[in-house]
Amino acid sequence: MVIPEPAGDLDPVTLEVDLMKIWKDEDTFGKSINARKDLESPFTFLEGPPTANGKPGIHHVISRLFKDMVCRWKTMEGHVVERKAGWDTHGLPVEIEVQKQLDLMSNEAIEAYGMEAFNQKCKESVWTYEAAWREMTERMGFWVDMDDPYVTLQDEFIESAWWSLKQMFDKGLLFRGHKVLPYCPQTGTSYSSHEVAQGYKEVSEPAVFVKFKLVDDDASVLAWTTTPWTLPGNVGLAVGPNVTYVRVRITAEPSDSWEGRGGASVGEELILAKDLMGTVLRHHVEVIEELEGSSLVGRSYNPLFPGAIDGSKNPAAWTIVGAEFVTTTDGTGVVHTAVMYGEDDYNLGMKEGFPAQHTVGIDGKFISGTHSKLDGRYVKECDSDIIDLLASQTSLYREHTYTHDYPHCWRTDYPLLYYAMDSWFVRMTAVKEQILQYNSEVEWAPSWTGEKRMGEWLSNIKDWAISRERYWGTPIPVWICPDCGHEHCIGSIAEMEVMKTQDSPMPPELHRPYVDNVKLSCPNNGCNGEMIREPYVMDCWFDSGCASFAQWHYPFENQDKFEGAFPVDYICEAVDQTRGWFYSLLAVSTTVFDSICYRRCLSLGHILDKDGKKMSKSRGNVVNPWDHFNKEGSDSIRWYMMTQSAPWSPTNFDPDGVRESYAKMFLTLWNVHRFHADYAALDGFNPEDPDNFVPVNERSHLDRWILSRLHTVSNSYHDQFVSWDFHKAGRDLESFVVNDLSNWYVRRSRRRLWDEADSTDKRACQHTLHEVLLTVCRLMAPVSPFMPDRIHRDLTGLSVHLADWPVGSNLIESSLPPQDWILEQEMSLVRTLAETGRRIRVEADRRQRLPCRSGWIVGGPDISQFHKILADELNVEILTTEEDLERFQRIMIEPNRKALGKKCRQDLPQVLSLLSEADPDNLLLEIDSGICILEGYDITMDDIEIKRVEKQGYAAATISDEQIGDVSLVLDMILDEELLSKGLARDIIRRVQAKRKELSLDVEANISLSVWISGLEISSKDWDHIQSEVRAGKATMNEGKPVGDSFEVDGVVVNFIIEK
RNA sequence: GGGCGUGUAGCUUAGUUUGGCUGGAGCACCCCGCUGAUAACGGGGAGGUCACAGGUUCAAAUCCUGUCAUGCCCA
Repeated sequence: MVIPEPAGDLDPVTLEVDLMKIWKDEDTFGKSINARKDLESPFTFLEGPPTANGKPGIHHVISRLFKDMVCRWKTMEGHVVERKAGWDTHGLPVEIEVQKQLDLMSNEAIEAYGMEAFNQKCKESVWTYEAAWREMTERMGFWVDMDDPYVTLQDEFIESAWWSLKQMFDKGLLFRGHKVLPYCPQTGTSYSSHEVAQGYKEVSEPAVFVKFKLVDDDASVLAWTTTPWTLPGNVGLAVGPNVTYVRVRITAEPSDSWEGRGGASVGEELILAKDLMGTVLRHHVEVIEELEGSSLVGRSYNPLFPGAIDGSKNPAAWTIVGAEFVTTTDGTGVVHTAVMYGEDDYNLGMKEGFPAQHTVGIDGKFISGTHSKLDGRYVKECDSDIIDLLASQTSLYREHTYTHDYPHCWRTDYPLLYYAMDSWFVRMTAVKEQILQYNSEVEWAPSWTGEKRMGEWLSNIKDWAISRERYWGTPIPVWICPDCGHEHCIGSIAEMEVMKTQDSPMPPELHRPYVDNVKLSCPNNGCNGEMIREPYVMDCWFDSGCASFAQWHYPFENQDKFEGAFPVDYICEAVDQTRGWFYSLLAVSTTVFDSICYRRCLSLGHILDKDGKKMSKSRGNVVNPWDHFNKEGSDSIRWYMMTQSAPWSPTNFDPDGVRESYAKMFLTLWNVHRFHADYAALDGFNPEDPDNFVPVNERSHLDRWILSRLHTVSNSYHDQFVSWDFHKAGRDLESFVVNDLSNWYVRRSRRRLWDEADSTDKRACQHTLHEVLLTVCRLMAPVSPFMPDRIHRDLTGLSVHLADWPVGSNLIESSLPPQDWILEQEMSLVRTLAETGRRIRVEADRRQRLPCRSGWIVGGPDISQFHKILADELNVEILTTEEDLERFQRIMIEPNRKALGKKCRQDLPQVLSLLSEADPDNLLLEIDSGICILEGYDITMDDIEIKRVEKQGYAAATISDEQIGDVSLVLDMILDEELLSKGLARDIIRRVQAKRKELSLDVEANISLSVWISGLEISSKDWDHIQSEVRAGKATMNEGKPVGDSFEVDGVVVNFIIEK
C-alpha cells in the first residue's frame, strides 16, 4: 500500500542527484534489462565509441540523449536492450597529442624516444578525460554499461579486427598499392586534410613551361608545372580529348622583354591548347594546324631525364593520353604527369599503365640514379638546377614566378610534398553493387542521409586505404616473405603463435613495436624465408567499423551474443559520421559478412551556438553542459534537446530554451504531482484499495475527458516516436501537460479535492490524477528519466524504468484508459467558449469577477452537460441553449477561396467583389435554391462559408469550427444590485486569499476577518459565502473605524484586516 | 570547386511533401484580466520584404531557376 507523501518544493538538481544514487544502489539499469529477459525479444544497440582524449561537450549530450532515449523506450516496450559502452582509443589525434606533450616533432624523434615508450604514453593519454566522460554520462542519465566497455586497444578487440581483415584477405579484397598524401619528409609524416588546412601559406615559386619533344616528329608538346622537382618523375602527358590544340611555328625572335632562362628558335614547332596561345607564348608564331586532343592521344615523346625511371615494362610510358580533368583555365592545356606525386596523376597512371616508380625517397631527397646532379639532394633545393638542366638541353620554353597558397607542415613550416605512400587497400570497388543494395535496406532517419548523402558517396566508391605509417594503432596483420614475396594475413593470436619463428617472442600485447618483432616462417613450399610484418597500423575508422563483432571478441568468444545481435537494430550519431562510422560499419559488414550492419540509423544535426555558428574553443562559444546540469537539471536539457527541433536539423543552442523547458514542462508537472500528492496524503488516499476504487464509467465528464485525451495523446506520441518525429511528440505531450492537465483539468478539479468529506467524486478525481500522472511519467521516462521516476516512485513505490510502455507493443498490453472522441470534441468547444467569454468581457469592458445574469449558447452540439463548468468559467448565473439565432445575430457570407479559385480562375477577383457587395440574406436564399450565378459562375454552398455576427445590445462572439460549424456565445450585460454584491464578494475573497498567502498562512488555518464597505450593500448570502471561502471563524462587517488594507472597485471602497 | 542539409517576428520554431481564407505558436516586450495557480494562466497589442532575385500560376513561405549566408562531408 502506497499513500503518497506530500511532494514539497522542487529542487531539480537535488532530485536528480538523489536519484542517481538510488539507481546506483539498487542497480535500476541492470534490473530494467533483466526484467525483460523472459520475453526473449532483444533490441540491439551499438554505441559509436567516442575518444576519451577530448573533453565532452554539449554536442555529446545530444547524441547520447537520442541513443539513450530509444534504448529506454524499447526497454519499456518489453525488449531486452543491452548497452555496452565503447572507447575509440587509436589514431592520429592521440599521437599528435602525445607528440605535442613530449615535443617529438618527427618520426625520427619518436623512434629516438622509443616506440614502446611512445605507445605507452599514447595508451595513457587516451584515458585523460575518461572520468569527465563518465561523470557527464552518469549525470545526464545515459544508461550504458561503462564498467565493461569495449576498447579498441584491447587485444581481444584487435584480434577480432585481425580476423575480419583476414576474411577480406582470403576473399582477395586486400591489396597493396599507393595513396598520394600530403607528406612532410622532415617529420616523416603524412597529414590529414584537417592538419593540411592549418598550414596553408602564400608562396612564390618558380613555374616552368617545358618542351616535350615528340618521337618521329619535329614538334614539341608544351606543358606547365609549378613543381619542377616532379619533372624527373614525368612518365606521361595528359590532354583533354575535346580540347582544341594548335601546332605553331616560331616566326621571329621574341622582344627584349624576355625574362629568365629558356627560349625557342625560329622555325621551331610547338603544340599547345588554342585558347592559351596568347598567355603562354612570347614569340610571334604562325598556326600550322588545329587539332583535337584526341588526335594527339597515343603519340610518344622523349623522356626529359632518361634513366630516371625504367619504363621498359610499360608501353604507355612517355606517351600522350586523354583525361577528362584537363582544362584550359591555366597552364598550356597539357598536364605533365608524374605518377607518384599527385592524386590525379596516380589515378591516371593506374588507368593508363604508366610505371609507378619513385624518383624521390621517403626522406624527400632524389633517389640515386635520377640524375647525377640531383641524386641525394632535397627536392625543393633543386628547382633552379632542374631548370638549368632543362635549359641546357633546350627543353625549357620559359620560366616565371608563380604565387599561390600551398600547404606547409604546421610543425616544421616546410612545404608538404604530395607523395605516393605505400598503402594497403580494401577493394571496395569490387563490392559496390552489394554495398549500394545494403545501404538501401537501412531505415535512415532522415531518409536523405541514406539515399542522397551516403548513396551519392557510395555510387562513386573508391578503394579504402586502410594502412597508416604510424605507431599507435591496430597493427596490420600482414607479413611478407623477403625471399619469395609471399604474403600472409594473420587472423588470430593462435595462428601467429603457430606460424612464428622459434626465435620470435610472443608479443605481450598486439601493438607495435612488439608485433613488429614477430617473424613468421614462410609457408610457401620450399621457401625457408622469415616473413616480416608490414610496418603499418590500420586506419582507426577500421577499428570502429569492426565494433559490431569486435565488441564481443567474435568469433573467438560470445558467438551467441554476436549472432543474436547482428545486424544491430539501432545506431545513432551526428551526420558527420556518414562517411565516417556509418560508412566503415557498412563497408566492414559488406566485405566480411555480406550483410547490412544496422537496421536503423538516426543521423543527428549538429549543435551550433545561438547565432548558428559552429561551437569551437577558439570562438569561445562552447557551452558547458554542467552549466545546465547544475541549474535546470538533465531532464530539462534533454527535454529541450528533443523538442527544440527535428533530430536531424541543426540546432542553435539557446540557454533560455532550457530554462523554458524547465519552467513550463517540469515545474508544471511537478506542481500537478504536488497538488495530487498533497491532498492524497491528507486524505490517506490509497489507489490500490479496491473498496475505494471508482470505475472510469462512473467518473465525471471531466475525468473521462482527461483520460480520453491521455489516450489520444499517448497514441500520437507513440506514432511520432515510430516515425522519428520525437520533436513533435514532445511538443504535443508538453501541450497536454500544461494546457489540458494543469490549466484545465487541475484548475477545474481544485474544488473537488478541497472538500474535506469523503466522496465518490473526490476519489474519482484522485484516481484519475493518479492514473494520468503515471501514464505521463511513463511516456516521458525515456526522454527525461529523472522527475518521472521520482513521481512514479512517490505514487507507486516502483521505478518508472521498470514499468511498461503505456501504449503497449507486440510484447506487452496497452494500459491506456478508454477513449471518447465525442467527449473530447465537446470539451474542446467548452474551452474555446470559456476563452471566448473572456474576450467578450474585455471587449464589453465587463470585469471577470462581476457576474452576468444570463448567457446563451447558440448552435453547435449539445454541451448542456458542461453548462455548470462553463457557467462557472464565464461567471454567469444562468447559461442556456438558444435556438433562435436571429434574436442575437445576423449572418455574413465569406468566400471559400479554394473552391471558388478552382471554379473561376482569373475571374476570381470580380466574383469576390460581387460577393462582398451582395446582401447576405438574399444571397443565401439564392444559393440555397440553386439560382445564384455571379459572372456566369454557378455559386453553391461549397463556395461560401456562413459567419454570424451579433446584433447590437448583446455582448457576443462567434467561433467557427470545421467540424461543428459556427457557435455563438452571447452574454447579458444588464447590471443589478444582486450582481454587484456577488461581484464585490468575489473581489473581497480574492483580496483576502492573497493576503492569507502573503502571510504564509496554512491552507487549513482559520482567521478572524473584519471588513468595511462604503458605497454598496452586500447581501447576507454573499457575506456568508465570503466567510466560508476564506475560512473566517469570526467575522465583522462595518464595525468601528475602517483599518487595514483597502482597495476600490467600481467606485466602492473596501477595507479589511485579517488576524490568525 | 562538388555533394547534402539549413535560412520564416529580437530569440526558438509550425506550416513547405499535396500552392488557396488574415503565415500559426512559445519566450521576451507593452496593456488588461484572472489566481490559495507555479518561474503558472487568460484576453489584447506591437513585432514578418517567409534570406535575396527571377520565373510558372487567377493565386507562391510552399513549385522551378539562379544568388547569398550558414553547417557537414568531399576535393
